[in-house]
Amino acid sequence: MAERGGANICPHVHSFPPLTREKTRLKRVSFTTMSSLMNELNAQQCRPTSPDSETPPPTDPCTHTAYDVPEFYTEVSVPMAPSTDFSVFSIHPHQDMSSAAALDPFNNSTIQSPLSQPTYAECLKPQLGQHYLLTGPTPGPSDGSSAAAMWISEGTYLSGGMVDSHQHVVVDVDSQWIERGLIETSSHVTHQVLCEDGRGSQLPPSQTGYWTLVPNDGVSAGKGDHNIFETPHQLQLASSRHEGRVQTADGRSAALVHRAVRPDCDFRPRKACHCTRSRCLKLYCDCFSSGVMCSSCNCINCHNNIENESQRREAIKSCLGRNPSAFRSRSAAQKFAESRGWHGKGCSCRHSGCLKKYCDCYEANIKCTSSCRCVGCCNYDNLGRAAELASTVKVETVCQSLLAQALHAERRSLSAAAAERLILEQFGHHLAQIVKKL
DNA sequence: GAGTTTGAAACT
DNA sequence: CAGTTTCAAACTC
Repeated sequence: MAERGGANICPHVHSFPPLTREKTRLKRVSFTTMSSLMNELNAQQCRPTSPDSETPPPTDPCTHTAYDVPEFYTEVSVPMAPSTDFSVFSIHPHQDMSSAAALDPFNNSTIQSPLSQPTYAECLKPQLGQHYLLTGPTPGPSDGSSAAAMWISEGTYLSGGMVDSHQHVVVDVDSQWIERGLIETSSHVTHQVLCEDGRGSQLPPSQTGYWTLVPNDGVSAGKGDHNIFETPHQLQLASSRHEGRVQTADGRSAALVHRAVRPDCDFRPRKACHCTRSRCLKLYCDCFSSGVMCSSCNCINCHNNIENESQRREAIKSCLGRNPSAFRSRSAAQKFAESRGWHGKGCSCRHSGCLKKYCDCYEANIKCTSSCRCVGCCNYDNLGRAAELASTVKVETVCQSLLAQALHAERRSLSAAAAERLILEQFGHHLAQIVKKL
């Protein structure tokens, strides 16, 4: 392994197993507190995972305060199919949540396939050269100790990472992965990903580890304005060949990454909208809220298109002003949140029992949680099943049975209390049958 | 296909 | 923050 790290980085931060194209399952760990999460993360960061790692053990491997780099942990799930999605979760223990670079920790971000239409988030931060933020700048959990972000490059999948306190994008870059990515995505990209050092020499294949992607535009870097959007059309015009410097955390090496954008495809399955009054510039519009322009929709007076870029941009800014996570996938967010014991936004259903598609949770195939404010919810484990079973039981049969008990009590001239008990016992019997089927 | 219901978004 | 209105999708007939 090539020399890297330097004095300002924990060498073990680099010692994750190489990213492969084999499907790996996301490691999901339940943490009761964020502190335990951080402890665990730190322990994992400092735990060499590769027996043949050439990285020497640090003097104090778990004292990250000794290194002037953000602590960083990433979970990666890479599907085997080259053009499908993969997800990266990142936890940043010391993210400054007060900065504009605070990113969405709940987002189970997905890097779309090369055939996907860039979403708003992908079009964020165009001044970062080839790297597009996939997630919105959303405040993190209450303790403000973590944040995550996804970045897309080459219209494919270069890396996942996050913004550090210096507005640099910290990503894990595995050259072997990149090489494989190049091979497998070469039909989708028009420019190759090149990894070079600062003098133009190509980095050796063994140069794996974590890198800091430095914004190509040094002026705009660090301003933290994530509410800048570009349309796919703009990207297509402006980015046929953009460059961004990639340097290692020690700042001694750099890589040039060129990208290509494929703006005219839409990967995510989405129904055509039928908006009539919102101009498709409000979150009522499914296309708009999904982060894509209308295409082949049945909307009237649509402004969610290239021809109305300025208005569209203003609308996006307005939505993000009201809610920084407005364009976040709720289902993905909640799944990720639940995987870590957090809770998402939740629904507020009152009349649907959370068993119809009016309910966000139900539509996303998610069980309601304590974070929901729904009334009469049937969309949670067991009860929903019970309701389903109960609906299949012939209510009439049960009523007849109870009535028979009442008549029986009357014939025997039982007291009211005894009759009531008889009926209740029969009712309990039916309930027991339902419970037994659960 | 028209009308109604529903819950989120937007507004006050 | 709460109440109301607007909106578009889901649903019913």
